[in-house]
Amino acid sequence: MSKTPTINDVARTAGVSKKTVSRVINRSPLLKEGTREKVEAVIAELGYVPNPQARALALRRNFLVGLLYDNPNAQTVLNFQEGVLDAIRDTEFALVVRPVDRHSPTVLDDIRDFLEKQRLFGVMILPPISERDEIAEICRELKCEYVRMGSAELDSPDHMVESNDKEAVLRAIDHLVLQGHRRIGFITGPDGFRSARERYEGFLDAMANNGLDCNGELIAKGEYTFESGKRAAAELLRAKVRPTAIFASNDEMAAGALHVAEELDLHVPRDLSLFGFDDSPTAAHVWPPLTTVRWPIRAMAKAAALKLINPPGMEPQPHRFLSDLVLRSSVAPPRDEK
Amino acid sequence: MSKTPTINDVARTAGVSKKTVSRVINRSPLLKEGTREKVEAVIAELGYVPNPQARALALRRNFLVGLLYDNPNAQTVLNFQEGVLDAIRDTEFALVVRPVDRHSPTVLDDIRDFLEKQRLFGVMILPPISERDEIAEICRELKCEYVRMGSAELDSPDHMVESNDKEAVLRAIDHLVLQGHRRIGFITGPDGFRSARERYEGFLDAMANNGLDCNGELIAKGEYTFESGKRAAAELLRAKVRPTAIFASNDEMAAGALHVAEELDLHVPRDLSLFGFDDSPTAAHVWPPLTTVRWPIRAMAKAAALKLINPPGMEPQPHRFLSDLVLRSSVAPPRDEK
DNA sequence: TTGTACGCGTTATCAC
DNA sequence: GTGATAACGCGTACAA
Repeated sequence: MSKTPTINDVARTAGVSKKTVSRVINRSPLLKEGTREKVEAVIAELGYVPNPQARALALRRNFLVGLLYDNPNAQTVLNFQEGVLDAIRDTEFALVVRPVDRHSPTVLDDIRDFLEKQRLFGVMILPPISERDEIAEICRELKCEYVRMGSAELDSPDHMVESNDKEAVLRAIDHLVLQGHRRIGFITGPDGFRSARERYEGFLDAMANNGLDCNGELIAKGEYTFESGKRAAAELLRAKVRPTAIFASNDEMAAGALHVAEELDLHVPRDLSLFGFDDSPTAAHVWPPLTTVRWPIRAMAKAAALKLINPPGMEPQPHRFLSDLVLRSSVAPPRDEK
Repeated sequence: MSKTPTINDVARTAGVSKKTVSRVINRSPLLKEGTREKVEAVIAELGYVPNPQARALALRRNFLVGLLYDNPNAQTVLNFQEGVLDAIRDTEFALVVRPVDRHSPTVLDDIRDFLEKQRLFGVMILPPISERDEIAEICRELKCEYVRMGSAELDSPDHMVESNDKEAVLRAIDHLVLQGHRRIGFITGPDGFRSARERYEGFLDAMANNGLDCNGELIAKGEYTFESGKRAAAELLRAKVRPTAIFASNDEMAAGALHVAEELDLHVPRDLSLFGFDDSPTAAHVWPPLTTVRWPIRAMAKAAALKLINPPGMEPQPHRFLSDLVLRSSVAPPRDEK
């Protein structure tokens, strides 16, 4: 007989009732030790594994957590997945993923559909799509737990894991200033991205704090893409008096800037220092490797997942995370400061 | 009343039986048009969505497909996920992911546990972990459908989507030869990776076909990592008479080779041509951008998923895929050939 | 401490 | 064509 055994089979061969088996599985404290051992022996012998679908039905909740993302950075997403796995390992939860298209006019409907059809226990939402409040609204409507990840406080702490991008950029710019840079260029991210805004504000604050000028000539618009980084860098480097350092709002754009420097025969970091954001694999693989900012993604992911499934006896998870500066060789003191 | 409606609610308010509603949902052909319309109206009105857990229980099968991976290349994994989504979009299937650790002594048990606990309908397995036959064995045991992705024929066609890495490398080396290269170095992948072996064999065959010498001095061992690429390239470039081109078994290693060239003051591609494999984001972002080989991953993923869920009326999916050569500027004719 | 009876939301069987 | 009724595998009241 090759059919997979059910709780009934276990109960029958152990000579107890279903309910008793159920109690063993769910570690009910009120059970005679002898019974428990006997049942456990039978479970092992039969190779019984509870059916999660049946459990889900009876409990009127399931054990799937979702990951909603629309993120250009593959490494970020995968690291997040790993972090979630850290949290749900040895639980009955599984992770279902759902990439969405930010630019589709039907994203919201797609998401609603997904959540409704799958009846997920909860979802984690990655930036930039996490910035849309309508999604949180949908979750609430559908009674689906949610945790958003973002660069700023978008929601109440129990629904957020946040990095503090503004603070990170502040520290990054301070680092450049400490190295002696005074003319620091900035490549923004796209409009409508909260992370882009936070990073930009961090830049403005840092420049102001340090008493440095930052006129329009030092700021160029980017779109978080490699190509836009090239365009923006070319624009910044066209100035009569060039910046000695450029902070790009992500690594892709910093890599683009690197290409432009190469084309202009500017040596990085001797003639131009470059600072990125994200610590993507690209950052480590370009030449010279990029100094950049790293989110503690895996830790954030784990916290997000724990917040979601909230296992008993678990202290509340932090919702705020600080980024690290990853110092590599694309930043050095400026050659000659007038 | 905010409870989500069930099939019973629909049946009651539509004045029909549960079974009829079920028939409407499952598009049974034997239904009077009037009844169908009436029921559909009620479904829309109530906003009824079938409960997948209950369905899964009744049908004794669920609608989850898994993705098992242990892949160093994030972009590959994510592209695969997207491809799978292309296939399951508008079906009731969802994708659950499961990164595993190839080096853990308990991988196989972990995988078995995962499949057993979640009762997946099927799984797709990415290389390199897909190369382990024991996993296929476990799937068969647990009656879990599976499709493996790999660089060679590891299983029967209905359980495989394959790239032909040997063929791809053959074409890549031919391309180098056509450009005039004669001394071509090769950086291998790690032992035990089927992809590494295929690529290596492709190299040997290509060199033989072209009547070129390929002694040990032209071959260096790598581990698919950036650092190992640096080591291997340094070794190759230490030769009295240097290769004019190096084929690295993946992009990470090619990027490492690029760093070494930079350190040795060798200009790429003038003094040294570099060929990678994978078309990872890194390949496009380093300077100069890398000529490389690209798997049609997304198409492969879609085929894999369709093979798995095998929707009715779907012609059989191809199991064999050809890779493309992505020509960028890291390859050029050698400067001077003696 | 353990068992009985029933419900969870769906599909399948087999009558009508 | 349609509808009772019984599964599917597990959890919970409530009783014993």
